[in-house]
Amino acid sequence: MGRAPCCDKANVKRGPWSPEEDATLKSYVETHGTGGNWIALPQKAGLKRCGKSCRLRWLNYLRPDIKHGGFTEEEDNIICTLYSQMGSRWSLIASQLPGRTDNDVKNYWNTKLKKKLLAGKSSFSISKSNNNGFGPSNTNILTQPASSQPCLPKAETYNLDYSTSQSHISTALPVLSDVGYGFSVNGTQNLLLDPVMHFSGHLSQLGATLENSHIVTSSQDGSGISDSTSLATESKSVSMPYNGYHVEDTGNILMDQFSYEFPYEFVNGIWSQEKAGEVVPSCYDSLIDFSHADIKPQGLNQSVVNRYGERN
DNA sequence: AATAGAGTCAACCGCCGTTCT
DNA sequence: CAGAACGGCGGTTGACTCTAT
Repeated sequence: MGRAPCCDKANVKRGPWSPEEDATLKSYVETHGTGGNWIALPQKAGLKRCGKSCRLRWLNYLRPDIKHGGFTEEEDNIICTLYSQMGSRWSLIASQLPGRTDNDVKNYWNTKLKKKLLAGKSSFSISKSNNNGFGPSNTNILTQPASSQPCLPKAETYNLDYSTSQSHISTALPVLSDVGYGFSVNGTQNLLLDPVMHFSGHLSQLGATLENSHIVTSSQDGSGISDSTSLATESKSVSMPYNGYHVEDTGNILMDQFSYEFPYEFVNGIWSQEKAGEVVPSCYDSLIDFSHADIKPQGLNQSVVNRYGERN
């Protein structure tokens, strides 16, 4: 049996909101709140609108903390980064952009950013920030090298044969850490990346260490690299999709001129969308192989984990 | 100046997960 | 426990604006 409609569509006004309606809704919500029931709100407020429509209008336009106006380059970068990791999880992406709504971000992506990327203007490199990469005080987590050229690297995972367990950890780990993704192997130990691990546009060195099932990244100067527990030393097979990687004799992974590029599937998905009219945001899968490690998003509430973390 | 096409974005639609009864 | 009600989400639409011809 189908669900009853949320409102009587014949008796509700549709289309653009008038200033009067905006004022009525704003005034009511500011005075009474939503009461936890959007469906009943329009009647109480004296609006001939569907509750869903009221909710949308409030969330996307009338809320006092909404940021109107163009997106900054910093916001561009965040959106691109998160899209490359999560696909079209607009609400999740928007949650990292104070004052922006999922609708805003979605529209902005569809109308501008995607085209910008396709035009080859968005070959991003990971840059250093002084916090977790988000929030009002953050600096760019990504920067655009002035001379960068579009590049479509094949997204690959490299296999960390750590002890007896096998975990597939993607090359996007650094960025995942910035949005609070952590990893656990065999459900026991966390492989949680340092949330303040940062990269500069032309990074001289990155070290990643494995200590007792923890990946500990060197944040600034690589001094945290441990000879005995370095990522590369522990790895039986490492394939590097990015230019600029070096594997030292000691096995430490070092990079210079590190340039973060979008995974193949990510860019390809956009191309496919352009060609076939459908989105193929499957890069999430390419970034982390959930089947080989117990990987759960961290820093996200459980409902988000339920909704997105186990989608496949 | 008129028109067509492209771009933008607010709003709607329908599905899904959660909560309530 | 089942079904209804609701909130939230991503995809899509269509009205409006801008730009090129």
